[in-house]
Amino acid sequence: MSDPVTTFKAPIGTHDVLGPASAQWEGLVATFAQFAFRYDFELCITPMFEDVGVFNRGIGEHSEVAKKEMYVFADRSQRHYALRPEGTAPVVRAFVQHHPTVPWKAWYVTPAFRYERPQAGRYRQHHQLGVEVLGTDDPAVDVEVISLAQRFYEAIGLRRFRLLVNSMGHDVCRSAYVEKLRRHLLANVPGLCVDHRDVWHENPLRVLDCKKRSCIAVTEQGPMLIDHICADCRDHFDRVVAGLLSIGIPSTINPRLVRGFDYYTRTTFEFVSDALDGAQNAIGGGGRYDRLAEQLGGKPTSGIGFGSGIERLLLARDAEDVQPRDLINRTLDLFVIDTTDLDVATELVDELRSAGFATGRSYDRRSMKAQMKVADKSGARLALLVGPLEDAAGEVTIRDLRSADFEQRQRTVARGDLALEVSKLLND
RNA sequence: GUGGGCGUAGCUCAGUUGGUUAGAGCGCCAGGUUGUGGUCCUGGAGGCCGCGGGUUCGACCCCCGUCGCUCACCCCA
Repeated sequence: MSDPVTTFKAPIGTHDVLGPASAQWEGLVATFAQFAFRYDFELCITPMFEDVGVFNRGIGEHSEVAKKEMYVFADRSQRHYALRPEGTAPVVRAFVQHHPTVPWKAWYVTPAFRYERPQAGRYRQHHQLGVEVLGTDDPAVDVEVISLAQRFYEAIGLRRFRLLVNSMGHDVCRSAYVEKLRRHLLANVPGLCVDHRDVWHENPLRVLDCKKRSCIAVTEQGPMLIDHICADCRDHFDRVVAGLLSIGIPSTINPRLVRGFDYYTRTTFEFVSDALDGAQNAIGGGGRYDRLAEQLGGKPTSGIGFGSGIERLLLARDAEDVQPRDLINRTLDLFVIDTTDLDVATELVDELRSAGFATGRSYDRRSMKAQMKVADKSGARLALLVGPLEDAAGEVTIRDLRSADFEQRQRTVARGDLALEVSKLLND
């Protein structure tokens, strides 16, 4: 017996995607790319890892993700890098580095890495589709970004989801509010949940997001950010909500909506699926980040974007029992069956594929019966049979695999007429 | 980081109070005469029973550890 060989598995919290699930992925990404194009966004590809400073911007970084969930490492030259935990900061870093003309509208598809315990809908490597717009604070662009998400979700078949919106104000009005909140919390520390009783002062806003009854009891007596933002921020927010309404997108104001990254200003939003359980029900979210470009060393530049988790979208679609209608056609046109000893199939499939047909074949010189079975399972519409007889006559037999009466639907054509005959049959 | 559940063929799972060659369904492969797919029939391949240690005459089964999966808290996509 041979010695045992070490086997490997995908790392904890990661997963491989093979067919048929990968076809769903292809469909989602292709649909998103199409929407991005429709909304006039360009693709932006940035590195999988960045200087840790891109995600952990000095003092005042309160994001849980940046604090304790990043994959950080030193390379061979002791440069400190982090695997990207999210999509926005790298795109903004690229904006600052290359200063494209504004408004700059970019979309991306990327893995994101977070070191946390995996569970349903949560992975150490998940994948996000998203967009960013830099260089304008026009509420119309907030509406555009949100509507892109909304229409995309609709296009992939989701129905049971809701849009939650809130405004974080800008630095001045938010800090004034945080002071008010701080005073309120200080006066009610004993009422907070065990988790927040000791750490509430590090980031008072997080307490608003706490789902514990005790914290909710305290905060609902206190001030809400949306009621304390300045007139400009309030006006901006109202125009976003009105803009959404004008194109038929309903939104619910959720004053407790506090997103996980500290760079948000003004508009923040989240799409939640009612088909998923509460813990991991966010299928997408984002907001405005009018100070981020500055924090990354650029000129003050407004920005807004959103990210959506591919895994979450697929879970939500599953949970909604959406018809598995194909977003992308994965059906073969033809399957070539070759029983000659000459490997005619190699020439045939090349000819057919060059002519634009999705064509499969079998290998290893299997029996005709075996090849027919494979052809059937492939889902191909037509089978092309070449045996010694056809080959000698310069012909090919075309058989319709989808026809119910499989005794009859078969005929032989000259090889020169093949492409023409095939396209005729496929267009029937 | 904390806690619960679970690890047996490619997949979904059985496995009797610990007892000798570990099973099923699906999938895969090959046949059911002379070149033809959906059903059916027959046969076959494929398992360090997650890994390591312990108890025992004997362990898939009991005990300990470990790794992994999964679910929840937390956090988020």
